[in-house]
Amino acid sequence: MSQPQKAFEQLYEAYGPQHWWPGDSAFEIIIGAVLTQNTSWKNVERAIENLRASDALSVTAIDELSTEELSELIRPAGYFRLKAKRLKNLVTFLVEECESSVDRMFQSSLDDLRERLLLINGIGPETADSILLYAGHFLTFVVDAYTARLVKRHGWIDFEAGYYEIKSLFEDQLESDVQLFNEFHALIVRVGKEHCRKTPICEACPLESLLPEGGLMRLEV
DNA sequence: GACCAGGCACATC
DNA sequence: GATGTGCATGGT
Repeated sequence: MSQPQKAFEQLYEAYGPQHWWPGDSAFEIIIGAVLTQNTSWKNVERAIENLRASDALSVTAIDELSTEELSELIRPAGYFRLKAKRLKNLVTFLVEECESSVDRMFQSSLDDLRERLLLINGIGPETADSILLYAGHFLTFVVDAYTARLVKRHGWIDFEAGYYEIKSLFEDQLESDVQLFNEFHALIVRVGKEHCRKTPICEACPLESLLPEGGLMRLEV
């Protein structure tokens, strides 16, 4: 069995299902994917609650808000001027290319939609994959900072590896199952928060038995 | 008060 | 192509 598959089974055994992505609609998940860029989820929740309270969790509602109004609502999520522009860019894409419909957007193929999302200013690889996997239920693995730390520190991949090499490591070695990809990324974030921050805490980590001989590799991640 | 959080774009070399 | 920097709030 591959290391990633073993890791998944141990994490799932330890933590159980994570019920990701939190959110009441695909659009809310999409908004959250942008708001959580380099930001704790707790702050994102406050921003989303502001949007909900203003009845602004829809394509048309955000389209009709000014960037300044939007930025005030999402202020708790940090980088609020920047993220207001990014949300506007995304909503403009939905309006102009998807008939203002999230369902219509997800009627594209995975590869085609991924490319088009990456053309939007403010949507990078992780945000695109989060949208595709968690809102669109496409088979694509999400790589975040915790994922990179995990695979590099455990010696599963070279320290110089980039986003796509890490993504392929998982996609090539796991069963092709959207629900597996969904749970695995969420479980990596869970174990990352508890054990794999900038300074690792390997004691009592569910993945302790998968550590390389002699412990972790170097920590420059 | 420093450090960190479920990134990304852009400038500069 | 690689490396550095700005973006900002809220918790520890």
